[in-house]
Amino acid sequence: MTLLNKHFYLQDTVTVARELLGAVLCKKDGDNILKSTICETEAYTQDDPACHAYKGKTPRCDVMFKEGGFCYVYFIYGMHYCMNVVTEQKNRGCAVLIRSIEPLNWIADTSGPSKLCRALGITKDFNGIDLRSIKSPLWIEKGVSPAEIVSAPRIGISSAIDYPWRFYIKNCKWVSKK
DNA sequence: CGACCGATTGACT
DNA sequence: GTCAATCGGTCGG
Repeated sequence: MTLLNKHFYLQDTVTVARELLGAVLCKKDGDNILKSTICETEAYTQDDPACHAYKGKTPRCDVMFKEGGFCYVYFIYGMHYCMNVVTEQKNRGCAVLIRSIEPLNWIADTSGPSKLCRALGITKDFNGIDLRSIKSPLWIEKGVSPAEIVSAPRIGISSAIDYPWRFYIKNCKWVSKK
């Protein structure tokens, strides 16, 4: 196994969003490790009106201004969590939302950003942890690059100009339906 | 199928 | 006070 390193996360946000497809999200679960392939992502950059960091640093999005490779978790709609991977250099304020994963050695419905957080037990306690370290409760390992990647408009955005910054593995059953 | 709607709470103006 | 990077349920064709 190979951890995705600092160099990987410091790349351009859209590149990281695309290249995270196929990578393996690992979650410590007692003596076990739950492994899942990342199959759908969305990019958010600071100059994007749909990005939480668009208007600058706030208590909620503070973690987005860390160096690439940290975990940004936010609470939404009064009951859901969503998990992001911070990208680029420190203070850039950008991240990649993980929208769906495919469980490899466990079973759950993980087709949706809040569903996967629920299934893995990811809460605000995971906000700010280092995804580049195997000492964390959550980290990401290198996986197999998918055969075909599709890019499409993001989901759930209404008040902003949209970009084709949602990426998913073609024909993956876990990708949230249009 | 698609459209619509309520849940439920913290962050921000 | 308004709204949100969602989800699961209900209702109509």
